Amino acid sequence: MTAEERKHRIEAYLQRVEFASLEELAQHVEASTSTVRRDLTTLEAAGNLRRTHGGARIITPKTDEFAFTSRDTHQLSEKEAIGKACVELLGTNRSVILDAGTTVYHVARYLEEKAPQIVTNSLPVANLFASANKVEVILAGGVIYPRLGVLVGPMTVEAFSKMRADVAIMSAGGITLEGITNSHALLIDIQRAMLKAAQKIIFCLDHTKFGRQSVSPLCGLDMVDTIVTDSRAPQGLVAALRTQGVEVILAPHT
Amino acid sequence: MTAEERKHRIEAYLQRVEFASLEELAQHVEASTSTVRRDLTTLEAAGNLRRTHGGARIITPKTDEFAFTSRDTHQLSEKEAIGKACVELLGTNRSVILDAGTTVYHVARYLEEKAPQIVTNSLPVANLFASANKVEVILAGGVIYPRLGVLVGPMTVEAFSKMRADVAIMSAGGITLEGITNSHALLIDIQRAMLKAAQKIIFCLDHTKFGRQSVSPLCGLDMVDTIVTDSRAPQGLVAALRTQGVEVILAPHT
DNA sequence: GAATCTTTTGGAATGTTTTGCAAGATAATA
DNA sequence: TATTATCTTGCAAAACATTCCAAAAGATTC
Repeated sequence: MTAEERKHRIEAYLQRVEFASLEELAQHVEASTSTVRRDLTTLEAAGNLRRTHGGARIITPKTDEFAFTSRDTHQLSEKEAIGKACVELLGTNRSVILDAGTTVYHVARYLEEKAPQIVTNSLPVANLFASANKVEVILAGGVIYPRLGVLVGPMTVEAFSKMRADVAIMSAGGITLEGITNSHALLIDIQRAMLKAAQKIIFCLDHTKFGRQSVSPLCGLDMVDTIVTDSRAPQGLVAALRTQGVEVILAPHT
Repeated sequence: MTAEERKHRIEAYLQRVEFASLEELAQHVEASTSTVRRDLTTLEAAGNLRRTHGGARIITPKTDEFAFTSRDTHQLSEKEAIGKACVELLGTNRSVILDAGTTVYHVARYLEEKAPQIVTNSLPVANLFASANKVEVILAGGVIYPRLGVLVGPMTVEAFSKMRADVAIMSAGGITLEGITNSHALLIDIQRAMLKAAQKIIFCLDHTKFGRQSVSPLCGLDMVDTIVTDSRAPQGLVAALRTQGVEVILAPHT
C-alpha cells in the first residue's frame, strides 16, 4: 500500500466513523502508530481532519446531501432502494424536474426508461444521460458550483421559473414537522423555483434526514405531495407526517 | 506490446483502482519497474496521473464522477499545440466564450490559470472545471445533444444572446477564402450568438479543416480576428488569409 | 540484406524519502 | 503532585527514486 493510498483510507474511514483513536486507525490501515501520526499531521494541514488527543476527527459535515462524489457510499443501499421506489411512482411519458443531490442522483439512474423529458441543474445527472439518447435532458444554465457539480445563480432560477413540469423530485438537508430545510442557501431559490414549476412534488430523503434541521428553510409540509424514504425512518415522525396529509413511502430494504 | 499500449493500460488500470503500487503496475503490464517508472513520469507530465512514493494515483477519478472523457485521439498532438498557442494569446483576467468541439476542448485544458470567467455550452468543458474552483464557469442552458455532449436549442441561443465576453474561442468544420462553415446545423445559431457576444473572435482549426467546406455557412472572414492552427496548414491558404487581414498563428510542432 | 544509428528497456550503483522504534517532553486525570 | 497516556524528536533500517550504463529492439542508410 502506498502512502497516498493509506492517507486516503484514513480519510475514508474517518468519514464513516467520524472519530477514531490512533490505535484504531493504525490497525485499520496496517501501519505503525508513528506513521499514522505523521499522516494525520499532513492531513490536518490539508484541512480535512482535526487531530485530538488520542485520535482524530473529521471537520467536514459528515453527510452533505449535495456534496457529490459517485464514490460516496454513504447509505448507498438505502439510496438505491429509494431510487427504485421513487421511479415506480412515476407513470410513463412525463416531464420530470430532478434536483441536485446524491439521493436524487440515484433516482436518475433508474429513470432512463420512464421519462422522456428530464430537467435538471445537476452536472452528474446530466452526465448520466449525456450518452444515452432515449431521454431528452434539458440542463438549466448557470454558474458551476465547483465541489457540488451543481449549476447555481440567477440564470438557473430564471430557467426554472419559465418551465412547467409534471413532477419535481427533490433532495433536502432535513425534515421535521415544521417543514423541510436545506444547508446550501444558494440552492434554496432554485429549489423554490423548481417547486413552483412542478405539479406534483416528491421529496427523496433517506432516514438520516428525519428530525434534522438545516439552516435555511425551504418549504412547509403543505407543499409536499409525497416523501420517499427508506425503512429505517423513525416511525413516530413518519406517522405524524401522514396525519399532516403527506404520503410517505418506505422503500423496502434490499 | 507497444509502449503506447502499455501506457494506455496503465492509465486504464489506474482509472479502475485509483491507486496502485509500482510492483502492481509492473506486474499488470508485464514490464520492469524501471519502465513503469519512466511511463509514469511521462504520463504525469501529460497530466492525468500523479506519482507518489511507491506508486501512482489518478488525478481525476473521472470514471463516473463527472465523466466525459473525450476518447478522441485524432490529431492529438496538433490539437494540444493549438491549445497551448491559443491560451498564450489571451491576457489574464478575461471573460472567454468557449465553443464546443474537440479542438477547443484542448484549449480549455490549458486555460485554468488564465481566465477567471468561462462561458460554454459544452459538457466536457464544464466537467473539466467542475471540481476546480480557480475558474468561474458559466454553463449555458439547453437540451443535451447526446453524442456530442453539447447543449443546444433556443435556450442556449438565448443564453448567449444575453451575454458579453471579451473573447470567443471557436471551432468549425471548414475554412476557405469564402468563409467559415460548420456541419452541425443545430450549432450554427448558437455559434452566431457567440460571435455576436464576443469582442474578439479566435478560431481554432487544425490543418485538416483548411480548404474544406461543410454544409452550413457560419460567417465570413471579416468577422474573424485570429485563427490558430498547426504547422501543417497549407501555406497558400494561410498566406491568402493573411492578405485578407486575418491574423493566422501557426502553433509550433511539439 | 547488412551495417549503422537511434530509441527503448532492464538492471546496478548511488541518493532520497519514509517508516518504525525508543527516549524524552508534554498534556490530561485523579 | 503523582501517574498515566499521548505526543514530539532523533535515529537507523528499509523502501523507494534517480541516474547511469550496457544490452536489446527498431529505424535508417547504404
